[in-house]
Amino acid sequence: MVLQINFKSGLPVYLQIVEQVKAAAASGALQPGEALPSIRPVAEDLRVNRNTVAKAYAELESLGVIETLPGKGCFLKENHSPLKKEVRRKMLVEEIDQAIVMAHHLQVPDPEFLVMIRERLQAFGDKRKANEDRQE
Amino acid sequence: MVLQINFKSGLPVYLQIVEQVKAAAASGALQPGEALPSIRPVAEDLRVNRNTVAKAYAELESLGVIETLPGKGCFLKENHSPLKKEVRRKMLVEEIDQAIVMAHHLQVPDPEFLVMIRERLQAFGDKRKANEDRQE
Amino acid sequence: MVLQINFKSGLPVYLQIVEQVKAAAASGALQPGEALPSIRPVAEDLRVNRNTVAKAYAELESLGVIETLPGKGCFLKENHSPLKKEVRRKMLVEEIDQAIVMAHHLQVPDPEFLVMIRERLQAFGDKRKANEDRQE
Amino acid sequence: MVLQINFKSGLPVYLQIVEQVKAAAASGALQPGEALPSIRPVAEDLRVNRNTVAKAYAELESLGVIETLPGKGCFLKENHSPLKKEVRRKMLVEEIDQAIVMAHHLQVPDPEFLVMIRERLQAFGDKRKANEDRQE
DNA sequence: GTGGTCTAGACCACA
DNA sequence: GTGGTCTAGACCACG
Repeated sequence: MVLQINFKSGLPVYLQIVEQVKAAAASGALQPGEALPSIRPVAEDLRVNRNTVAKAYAELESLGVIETLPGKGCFLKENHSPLKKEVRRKMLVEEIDQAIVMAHHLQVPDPEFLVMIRERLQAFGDKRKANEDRQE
Repeated sequence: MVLQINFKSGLPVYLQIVEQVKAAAASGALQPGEALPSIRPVAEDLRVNRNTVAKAYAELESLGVIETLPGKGCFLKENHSPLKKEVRRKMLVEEIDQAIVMAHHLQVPDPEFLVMIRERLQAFGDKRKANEDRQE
Repeated sequence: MVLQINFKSGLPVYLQIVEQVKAAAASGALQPGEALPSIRPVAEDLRVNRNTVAKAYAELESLGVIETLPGKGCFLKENHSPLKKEVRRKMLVEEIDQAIVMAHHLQVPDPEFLVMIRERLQAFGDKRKANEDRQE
Repeated sequence: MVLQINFKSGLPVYLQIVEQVKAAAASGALQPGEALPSIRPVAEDLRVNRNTVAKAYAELESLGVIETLPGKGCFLKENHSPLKKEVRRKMLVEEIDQAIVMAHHLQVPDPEFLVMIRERLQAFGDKRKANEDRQE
């Protein structure tokens, strides 16, 4: 579980942490029930205030992605993603639209755009597989 | 020059505008010397305050991408050359990866993801066509 | 009636014009019934947009300091200052307080402050007298 | 370090703050290395938004008058030397002249003007004394 | 109509 | 608690 912050991206640091934990959970890099690194080392690692990491974890808990057992630590929930299919679909559509707008601004034609997407899906699939092998 | 912003991404609106203008300039969709849409219409279109758009344009000016003549408008700088294909590709890959991560997090399988993308491309194509018809 | 604008003072240009006309009226440099210079030459002189001068004159008219006879020009009112004595006193107190605050910040002791004021009153009295002599 | 602003002067509030801090620094009333009052209390005191005070302090920093340490506070720069008496006198004369012009415009005769000034000096003296007593 | 500035409110990162 | 940033609304100067 390696986190990395881009201080120049404009996205609030605590949200960058939230997004990365969600992504790690989605990609299988973080397994259900697995413990997240605790706040203090993460803060030191990222050169960030402990409050900021705490805020990210609190946000993740309120989203239902992790659960905090006081005195034990934070763990990825066994069965997260409590959102209805329609809502999830809408969230995804927004991300897709953003990529399409960028493709349009960069004048990438649709067929080439689709090829790029397949390439990236392939790359992610390989990475996920490698993670699973590592865990066995 | 169609701008689109995502209010839930957490990325400041003015930076989203900056990125999209840079992308349009990078691809040549916006030609050197060409006028950007003026601040008020853009603000109205995006349902955002005029100052937010003004801040984006000010940032673009300080980056040397555009030039602003008070009382006249904002124009893409003459010496601004479109970026190489490789750089543009990299910009797009970042957006694509973001969508893929979201899809995985939401447990949308790859084939369904691809279908959604085709649907959105179709929707954008229709919208663009409608705009063109309106202009005739 | 010589106007002068300080573009760096931060005070809006139209208000600077208003203040100077009021001061000229107060000092006797501008006599009741006398014509103000018309908008166009003033604007050229000050390197300022005609709208800005027009706005200043409109403000002066609404304050009751001048009156505009369309097609003739603008004239200092015969009997302006329609404000009640209490209100006028309050306006003056604010200006006085500002000078006192500055004196305090500059650590000028009260007696020296009073001496400076008498000197300036003397200087203004001389100037006013000179203007009256000029008019005879 | 008592600040006082005039909401009707038309001069931007943040510039009024800048001027008063510069005056205090010029006279030595504010010592090099000394902390300025922090943003929130000043804003509350002046009944002004925090951002307005923050903007004044930012301007003072860019002028090299103060130095700001985020999370710590704002401090008068060490190498800041008080101005010569002549310069300070000139700053004060400008304020005095403004009050005199206002008095003439309001047709307040010089003797009454001087009486008013003595009254205000008295009022400020009393206020200052009250503050000192409160601090003991 | 154009862009620019001042003030305000809410949120962020840090100590 | 500290200062900093993003968005908003109203006003200013100019054409």
